[in-house]
Amino acid sequence: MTVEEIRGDGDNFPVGLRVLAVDDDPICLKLLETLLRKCQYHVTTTSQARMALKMLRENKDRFDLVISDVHMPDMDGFKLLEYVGLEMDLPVIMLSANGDPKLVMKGVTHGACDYLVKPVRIEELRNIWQHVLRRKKCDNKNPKKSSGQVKSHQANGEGLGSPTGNADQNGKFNRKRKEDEDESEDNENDEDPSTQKKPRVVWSIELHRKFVGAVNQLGIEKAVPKRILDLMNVDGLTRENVASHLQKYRLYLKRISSAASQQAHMAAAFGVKDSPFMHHMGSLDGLGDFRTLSSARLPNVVLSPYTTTTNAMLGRLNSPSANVSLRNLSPSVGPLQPSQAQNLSSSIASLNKMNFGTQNTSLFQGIPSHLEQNATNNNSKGILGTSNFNAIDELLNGASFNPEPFDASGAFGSSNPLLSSTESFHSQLPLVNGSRRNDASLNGAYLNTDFSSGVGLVGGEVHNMNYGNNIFGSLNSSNISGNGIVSRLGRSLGQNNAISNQRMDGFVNGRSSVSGGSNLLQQNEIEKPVNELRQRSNEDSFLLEETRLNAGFVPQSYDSLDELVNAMIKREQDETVSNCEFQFDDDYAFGNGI
DNA sequence: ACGTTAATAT
DNA sequence: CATATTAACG
Repeated sequence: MTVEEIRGDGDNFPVGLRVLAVDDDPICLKLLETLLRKCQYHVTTTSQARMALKMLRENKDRFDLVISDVHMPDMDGFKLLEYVGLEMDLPVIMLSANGDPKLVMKGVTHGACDYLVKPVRIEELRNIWQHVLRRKKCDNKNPKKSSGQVKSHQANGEGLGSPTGNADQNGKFNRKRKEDEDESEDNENDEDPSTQKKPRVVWSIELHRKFVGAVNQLGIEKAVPKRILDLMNVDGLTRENVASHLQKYRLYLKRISSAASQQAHMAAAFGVKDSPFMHHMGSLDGLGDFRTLSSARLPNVVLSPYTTTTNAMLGRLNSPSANVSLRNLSPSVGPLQPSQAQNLSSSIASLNKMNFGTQNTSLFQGIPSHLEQNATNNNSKGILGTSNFNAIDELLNGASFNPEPFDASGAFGSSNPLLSSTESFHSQLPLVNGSRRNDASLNGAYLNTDFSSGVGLVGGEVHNMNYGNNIFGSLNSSNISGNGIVSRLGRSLGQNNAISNQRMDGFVNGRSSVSGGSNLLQQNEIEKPVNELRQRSNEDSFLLEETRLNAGFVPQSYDSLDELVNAMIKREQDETVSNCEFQFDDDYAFGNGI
């Protein structure tokens, strides 16, 4: 029923998109409304976040997308974002005059599809519908069958279960025993007990989103399987399932954090101010979610918890294992900047890590609900099955940006097994590169089926998804405009300085674009790290996620480039990293409080 | 029972 | 090979 469906898709889809605009500042709201109207969207405005939430709760199908200011008196925009991510699956775009990367990170990690810096330009609004399409696609694919089950509770409705739709299900019936001979009976039977082997849980994007949302709410420190399970409220899902996913998620966060720190180093070295990387990530949608959606990368997944999660998490993660203490050297710097962002898709993402995105409904499926056992998802493929977190994130976010292009593996030293060593470096990269746009994104690798199709398409623009991991990939594509990520990125870079641009490019490509001219760094030096870094990208599927981290990174300052370079190079071995520190600041926002 | 972590299965 | 499940430990 949503508008778009009604009109069949093709058409002039974006026209009439139902947008709920929320901003406590009447002027900004009016401006926003005007711009949105110019885009031919159906706009509803409210100056209160609480009112917005109320409207959304009253009729979940009344809007296609929410665009909200971050700073509002009655309710923090991030909180609104989080609620929306958990209760309804609508894409949320954050809006703020403050382009602080930390905030951007937070938005993305919490599931925002996009983060726009205030004076908003109409060009940025013209493409917002892609987030709607993306999400929809995802869910659509799995129609959920509704058979009756009841599913879950309240708000959300989904339980794990539904599977994809596929057909499925029943297939089995038929078989009945034809002959019996076998005594074996094999089974089938079912019933009960025992034996039924439970279908494997597939962490669909949605599921991941929920997971991320729950983690964010709890705060990483308190995010333990049991609690997460309770918050997710998905039936059929067990504590063990959550524990397993949490395990993976934590690994993901670690990766991210390390990557972040690297970035930080780079940034510091270069003197970049905010890291360009961050700017805007894409989206996550959903909530975040760790959703990992994506592995594929959409970049942005981000962890929503972002701070919460992130920082805390990272801290936690690191510390234990690592003995490394991260301390910040440069205190002066105050805040660190987050660098990355991860997220791919969005939320559901922390999820959103993980676009999970795209949608497919099928995605969901996963769970075993008892009910259906579903048919196995297998077919459905939709799920993220294989995708990795990164993909999920990307999907979720949609655009996402993954920030971390690099992995810093070294950063945390040896202690951590994960990172240590080269492993990280080599990860695979999917790469995407070659292709142009969409494809890139989709590299099939992960998502095949449904995802790919779905996602990619959107308008053609979706490239974002690069699953590849990397941002790089996506960026390259340049055209990516769709999400804007790129474009934004570009913009931001511009502001900073030329240098940055070049640098970025370099990063982006992985290699050197820098060469062109830049002078600043020697390419060689740069490249090394870059290449190394870039490799891993794939990985993080979570990114998506939603949860992303924001770790901050920091700034540290190396006295000289050489130092930096050296450090990077060596980091593998030793501890190296002493400088970084994460900050936990933001957490409060989401905190538990909810 | 619960959370982690590591091993094992798919 | 990555993800999910199962076992094992504190």
